[in-house]
Amino acid sequence: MVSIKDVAREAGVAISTVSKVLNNYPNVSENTRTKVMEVVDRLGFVPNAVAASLSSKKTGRVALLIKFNLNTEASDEISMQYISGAVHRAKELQLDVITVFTSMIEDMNVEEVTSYFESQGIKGIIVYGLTTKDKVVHKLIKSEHFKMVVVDAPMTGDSTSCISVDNVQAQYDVAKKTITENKCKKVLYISGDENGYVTAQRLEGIRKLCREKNLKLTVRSGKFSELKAREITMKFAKNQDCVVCASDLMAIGAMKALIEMDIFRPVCGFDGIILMGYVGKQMNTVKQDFVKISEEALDELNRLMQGQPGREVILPHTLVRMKYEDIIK
Amino acid sequence: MVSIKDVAREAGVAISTVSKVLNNYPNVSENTRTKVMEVVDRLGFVPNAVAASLSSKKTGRVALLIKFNLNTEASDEISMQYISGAVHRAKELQLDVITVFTSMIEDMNVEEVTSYFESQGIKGIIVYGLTTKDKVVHKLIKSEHFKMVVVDAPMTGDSTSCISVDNVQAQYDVAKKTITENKCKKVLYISGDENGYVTAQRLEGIRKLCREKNLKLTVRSGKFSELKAREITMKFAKNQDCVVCASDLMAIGAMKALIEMDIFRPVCGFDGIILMGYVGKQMNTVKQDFVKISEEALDELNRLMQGQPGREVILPHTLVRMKYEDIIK
DNA sequence: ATTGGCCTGGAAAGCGTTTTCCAAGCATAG
DNA sequence: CTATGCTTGGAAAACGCTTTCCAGGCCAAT
Repeated sequence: MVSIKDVAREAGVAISTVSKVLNNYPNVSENTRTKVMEVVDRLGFVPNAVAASLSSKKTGRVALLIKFNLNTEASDEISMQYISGAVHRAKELQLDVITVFTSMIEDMNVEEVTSYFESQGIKGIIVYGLTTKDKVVHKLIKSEHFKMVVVDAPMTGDSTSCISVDNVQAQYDVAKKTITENKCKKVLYISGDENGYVTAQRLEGIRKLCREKNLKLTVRSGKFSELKAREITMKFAKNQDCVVCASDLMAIGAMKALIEMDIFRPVCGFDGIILMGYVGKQMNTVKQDFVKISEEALDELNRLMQGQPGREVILPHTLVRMKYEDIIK
Repeated sequence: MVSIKDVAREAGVAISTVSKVLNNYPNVSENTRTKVMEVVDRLGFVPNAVAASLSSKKTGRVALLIKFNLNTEASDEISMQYISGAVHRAKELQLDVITVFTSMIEDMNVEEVTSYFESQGIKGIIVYGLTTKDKVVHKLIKSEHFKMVVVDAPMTGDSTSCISVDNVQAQYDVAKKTITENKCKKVLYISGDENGYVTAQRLEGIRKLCREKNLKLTVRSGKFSELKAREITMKFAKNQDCVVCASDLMAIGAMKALIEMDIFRPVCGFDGIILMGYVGKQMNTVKQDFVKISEEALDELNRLMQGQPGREVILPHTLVRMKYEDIIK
């Protein structure tokens, strides 16, 4: 393996000079620069990132901490989009990402987790799908030991930013559209898991709407579970005018229940997952661009790692009516 | 940050001794070992993996090279399962994985790709979804520069293993079941993309079956596209007894076409994706355990990195009839 | 002619490990 | 009591880079 030493010898300059050329330091003449670069190309030199980061104490490594459970119905579509966005942006920012599932660290204590990330040279972490029950991750955020970006949970600090759509407004918007289109008076709202941070926000959105429009609101917790939403719908939908769900997956559960009961009620969801296009019916939903969110999260992490302070980032959402034909192009 | 030097000083031993304790070298007495470990715990020492790998020239880093295109209908479910399996096993094997999408390297040349991986200290690569058109990746495999495991493509070499289910047999099995159950005589087979390695194998499976059972076989290329499969079904299914598809996604397309045409033909798929449970109909398919496949791929890569020679690994498949109720538990 | 300042490039000290090689200590055998 | 071999622990080089500091050369200003 050709090292910086070889380049220096071949070019007749000092090691430090080569390093300066490679890192675009100003104090090196155009002459030496081209001379060195010529040798670099000729020898096919590729810098050893491991050595560089040991020496400079800087690494371009960030971790993706993902809530992921293969058995949790079909929701992993969202995780995949998160990963995709992060990986792509990481390449552009010259960072490299490692993927870690929350389940893998949940039985460690903070010290162990910190050591684990630290020994790997990880400087920044993006957290997806945080719930109030993830104690270790909360401690990790509190410790301010790493630069962190939390997706979909309101956490900020010196070295912590958060990023999400405006969940209150989005829930308000999509429900309003559905309710207006169908002239509903009585709303069944199937909310998310009480440990999820977005649950309260979306609930606030629907509450606000019902207050304003003077609608009767019934709330039941579907825990982001398709099956639970199905049960709730079976039980309560008959006396309601529509079913507003805090996630698409629950909307699918609700819809299946309605079909089974053979009654019609408008349903609306939240997320805009592709799966919606496969269930045979169309409905209003909030389209979140998970790829974009993840890209922005990486940008934000990058900002943090440059020393900028933490802040809150709100991304736009759109309302869509998801149809099979739209999705398969 | 506490280093090995601090531990050595505190324990009153040499740096090398600490290192030996940490790496379980034999030539250190039980006495010193416990003494050192006590200090390690007390100081909360965590070894710097970057320094270790610079020194030892070993890294525990492997890359996942994934064919992934967000716009390609809903097929990313499989990628997510691959990633999940790899990440989990990597943790157990004390490796760390970085995820790379094929699209990110396809416009580089081999040298650039090699440099890219090399500079990152990557020693092993797992390739998912290789097609004959991925020239760069082929060159990468040929170069034998990295230890590689190729999923679903028959490539072996000194430092290359491959892993997959027995595609010929699996296609044979699932089609046989469907055809027997429905007493079919004329089979429409919608095959995969001609650039995919599994396409030929699955085709061989259906050919073998039709030869043996003396069935009339019509083959059309669906290119693993749901839409294409839909079109083909529209066009040819009327005169056939059943539709055998080389993937679930195509089976879904075929099924939708049949519903639209309002005729019944048994359909069977291949892969066993969760999405199948959401389309409202059930059908026979080959269940591939993508998580398991990926875990095995990592084990195999680990073997390779220990110096074992490349080989071919065949994993078992199962036949299932996918139903909504089965999937959501 | 001397001084001062700027520009360029080199020497060398790390960064935190691993690993080789060697020395000291000790026990056993002759 | 010496020779031999084994066990244990330490010294030091090496891994490939970054970065600080310094020296020499040059030019302009005094």
